[in-house]
Amino acid sequence: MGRGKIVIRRIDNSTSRQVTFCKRRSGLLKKAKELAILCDAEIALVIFSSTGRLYDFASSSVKSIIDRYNRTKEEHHQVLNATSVKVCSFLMQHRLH
Amino acid sequence: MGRGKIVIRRIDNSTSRQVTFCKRRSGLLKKAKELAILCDAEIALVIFSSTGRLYDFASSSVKSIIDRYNRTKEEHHQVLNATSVKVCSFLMQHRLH
DNA sequence: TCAGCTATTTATAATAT
DNA sequence: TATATTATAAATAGCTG
Repeated sequence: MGRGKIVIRRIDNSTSRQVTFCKRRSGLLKKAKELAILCDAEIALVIFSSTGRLYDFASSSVKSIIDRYNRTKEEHHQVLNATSVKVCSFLMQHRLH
Repeated sequence: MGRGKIVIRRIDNSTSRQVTFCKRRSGLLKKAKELAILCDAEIALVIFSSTGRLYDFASSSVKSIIDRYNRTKEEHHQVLNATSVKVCSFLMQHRLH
């Protein structure tokens, strides 16, 4: 979306990298907000610039979304583990008989 | 960006909310990736759909970015606290004299 | 550097299949 | 209900003062 097409690779020139960062960061934050509102989604977005500055957005709070993220990931692990156990016992039974 | 202009408010119709969620989610994830690459930024994006499904992107890993986020926030608190202490002592001195 | 401008590209809302 | 199309809105790359 601009005067020219660009390829997605690190921008070498540090000035234009900074300008692009500023423009696209605000675009990304805006779109995150819009998605959260339009679709009733819970969204957390954390951005560190290459100079270490922090920018963030969260539809509720970053902390609560991170907590939910961790809980969800744990559940996934449990599901995966439960499946693994089943697969393992299946394999073992068929080896042993 | 579409056949018509829309206002940013929760989409009532659940079917079109789902369709919009799907389209905009993929757009948001794409733009997060682009920003990370173009500008050498560290980005974490966590999205929970209204039905509780999790989608995420992280330029490195969500966990490491969350850790960095927490560390950065702690530093901010320390800075704020240090400032508060100074302001308080200034105010107290000027009250006491 | 640094904030506008606009020609283009890109994203997507509505529609069609 | 899911996928593809297309007209249009929105984002933004490079420019300009």
